[in-house]
Amino acid sequence: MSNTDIPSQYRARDVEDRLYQWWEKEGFFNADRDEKKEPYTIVIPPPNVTGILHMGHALNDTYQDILIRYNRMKGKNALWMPGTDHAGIATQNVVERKIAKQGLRRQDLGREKFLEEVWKWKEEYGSTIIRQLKRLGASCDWRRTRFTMDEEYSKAVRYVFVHLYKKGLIYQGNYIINWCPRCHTALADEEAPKKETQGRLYYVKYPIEGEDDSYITVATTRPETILGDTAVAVNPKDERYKGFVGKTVILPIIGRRIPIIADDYVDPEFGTGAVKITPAHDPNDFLVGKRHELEEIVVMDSTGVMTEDAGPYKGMDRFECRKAIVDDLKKQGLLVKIEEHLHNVGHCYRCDTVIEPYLSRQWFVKMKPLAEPAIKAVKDGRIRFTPRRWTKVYLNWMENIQDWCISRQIWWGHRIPVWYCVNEQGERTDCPPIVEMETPEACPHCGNKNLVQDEDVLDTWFSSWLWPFATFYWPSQEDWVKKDLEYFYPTNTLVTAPEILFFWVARMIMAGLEFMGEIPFSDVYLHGTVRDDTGRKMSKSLGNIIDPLEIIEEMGADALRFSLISITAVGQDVYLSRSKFELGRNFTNKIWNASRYILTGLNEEVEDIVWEGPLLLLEDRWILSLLHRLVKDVDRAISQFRFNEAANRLYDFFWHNFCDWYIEATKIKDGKNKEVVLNQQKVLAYVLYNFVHLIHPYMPFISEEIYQILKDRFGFEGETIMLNLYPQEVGIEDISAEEAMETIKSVVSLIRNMRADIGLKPSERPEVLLVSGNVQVLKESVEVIKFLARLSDVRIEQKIDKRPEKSLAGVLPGIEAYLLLEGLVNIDEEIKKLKKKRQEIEKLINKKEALLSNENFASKAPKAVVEAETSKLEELKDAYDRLGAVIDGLKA
RNA sequence: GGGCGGUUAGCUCAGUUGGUUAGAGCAUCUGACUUACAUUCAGAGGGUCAGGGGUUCGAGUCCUCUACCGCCCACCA
Repeated sequence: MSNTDIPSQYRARDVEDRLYQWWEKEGFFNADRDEKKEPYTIVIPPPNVTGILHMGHALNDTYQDILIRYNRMKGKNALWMPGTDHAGIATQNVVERKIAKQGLRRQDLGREKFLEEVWKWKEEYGSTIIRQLKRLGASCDWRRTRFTMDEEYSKAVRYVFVHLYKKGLIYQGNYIINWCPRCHTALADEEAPKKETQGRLYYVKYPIEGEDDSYITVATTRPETILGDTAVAVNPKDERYKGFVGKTVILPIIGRRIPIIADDYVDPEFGTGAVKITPAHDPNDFLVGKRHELEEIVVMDSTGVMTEDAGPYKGMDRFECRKAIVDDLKKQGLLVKIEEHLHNVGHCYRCDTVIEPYLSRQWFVKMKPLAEPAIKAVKDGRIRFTPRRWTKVYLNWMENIQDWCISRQIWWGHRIPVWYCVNEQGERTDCPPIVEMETPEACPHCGNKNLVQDEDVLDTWFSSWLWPFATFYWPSQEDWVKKDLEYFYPTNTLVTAPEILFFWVARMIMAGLEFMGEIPFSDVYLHGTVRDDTGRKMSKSLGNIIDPLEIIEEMGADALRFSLISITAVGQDVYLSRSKFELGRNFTNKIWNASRYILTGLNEEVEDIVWEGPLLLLEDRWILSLLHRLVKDVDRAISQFRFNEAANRLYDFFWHNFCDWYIEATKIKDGKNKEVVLNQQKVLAYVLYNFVHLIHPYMPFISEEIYQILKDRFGFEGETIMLNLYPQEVGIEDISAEEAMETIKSVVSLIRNMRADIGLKPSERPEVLLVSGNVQVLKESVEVIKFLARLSDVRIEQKIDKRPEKSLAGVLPGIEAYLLLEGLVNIDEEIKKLKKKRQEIEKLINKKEALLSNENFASKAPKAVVEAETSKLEELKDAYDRLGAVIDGLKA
């Protein structure tokens, strides 16, 4: 490519599409076992097949892609395992909505036909998010893309179920679930959002058996559940009810005898301090019932209609029944009072019907035995959370873990691998359930071939928790599977949002330890939530979505990625607005233009980027020293997951050091021989070369594009930047050059400052006289000062007797600057300004002197700090004296 | 009720183990077509680091209390 072929405008969209297709085609993302290389593995948190890429994904996947690209360039065999999750309920709902448009319910189609519809939908739309991830630049090994309902993966799920069942860790039991009586389906907790609802609190008297006119009064929001009461509970510490515990009360209306029990669950402050216990219709009462071995009486069926056990109210709707009961209680004089009561009630997220806690038979996993090793793995540091604070959250949850209800009353998912032996009428026989990986031929207990499979499917997370190893075709015993697992497992880093710490992360740790005997990953990086600029979570229903693809379309994936990472502090939520992406867009533009300038300006004689040292100019040594430091800082920041810090270091280096000072300084023509010019061009290309490598994990596209141009020009061997080595030990550390350049920069700034003060136009080029005890540094860089401060000439003196007439003075520690002017300078104004400046310095001097004269400081502070403070004081004093002299000169 | 996070410039936020005169981006103001870039360049203004108390030679940073905002968990029948 010749120099003139570099377009003046960077077209992110075209460049990104072209490069991505090339990368993928060449297989640069692929990672196969390679014993010579150390593996680095990340499993992508599988996005839902229903998903479209939102900002949360963009953030999450950018972090992962940074880690993957960074480690790939560190010479590791970096594998990013992609895939999607079948997301049981969410996906089923999508398809149910779709067929609802044709007026169909899933029951109309039947299980098999409905599932065909879901698969059809999955084939058609399930890969949307994968395509979007590619737009973002995600460098996954797409050949390995897995789906949680792939045949092999499903085998792993069944294997795990059978394994846990045989180990005695899976059991069937009664459990209260969220049930929507209208949709006739179970709902997950997050699908039954609590809404503040105005209700009533009914105070009801329960007569005490064998004692006339003696009652205990309970308060309830749902009087209809009185029919299912099996106890009344009070707090054991409640003095008011001490004598009541152990007595029996007569349940109003139906007259059943139930005990009064004591349980800590009861809050003595609320209501009357006595609670009716309905184990079959309230999750808390259910737990109380378990503790006290109470009967569970179901008085309401799955449609919200009262059952046989509701006695006279049988057949009534639940709310009708509530009215009827309240009337009857009134009639019997048992209703004490009714209070208005605001409380939180679960509502169906689809039809807004009030959720009914419903007792039903479900499958469970016993969690305590699985949790123990998972607690240990975190406690002993084999797994580390970043930020650290999540460790406590994790341990707290794990130590109080409840058994996991894994059955779901939906169709889309892994069907529970349990079969029941049934007779000709379809009724269960006495044989125990048959738990097998594959459909059994006949009942192993009686030989009956009449078997039916459990209707329910498994919770989505029951497949997700196997992701770090099931994606490698575990538990297949094939040789390559075992070798792959041995090589890539455990994975290195898991990047995810804290929302799924319990759902997914904790369970993966348990599954990894249980089935692989090893942790599934060593680091967990938990990032914040993406919010809009008013702090609300981004969601479709709020209409506050910023679509990452729109940003990519407008500004490019690099701009999106860099902006996101740059503004997101470790583990903090990020508040987004469209304008925040301009940061990355502008930076992309800056990188492009600087590169274009460097590349188009290269002399034909420049054949490589290795300068012939020693470098003569201060600015050369300076920028190379900064580059050296940058590499160290970026490396450290990324390895500590401080992604924003690394991004900001890169930004600051490139823009405010390299472009603002170094590139500008290389434009100077005066006083440079050809050797110096050529060397500077090499330094420019060398810094650019290393910079694009450093930024590649953040901005994969523009860095590759520039690298390709550099490669064409210099003939580098690396085919693609993404497989080149990450810079290490580049540049040259030179502290004295850094210090000297700081002096030069502050001289230039001082002069620019003085110019702005008096409104000097950029086209005007005055002369400057610099006075300093140490003229060496200034003399070396006289051309830099002249050029960058836009001066006609710079004179440097060690000492002067009298300040130049018609001049404007400025002072830095160790240096006086006189801007020589023909025009008039307002002397009074000048004196005022300088005096003010001098006063500020005086304050600082006083502060420093007080500090240094404090004996405690001298004796207790580290030597280096004392020394630094002392020399700082010297500088301040020098500036103070010089200002004094300048002011005196003006007055004279 | 329990736990966690936040409170730093007009806005959005950085600030590693306590150590120069607390930084950036945006916004505002002034000036500039200086031949890579106006998605730019030069410059300016703007902060008692939420408040009280403590530890320390030294606190935005550590401890403690308070206030407000937000999140998570458990939720009062």
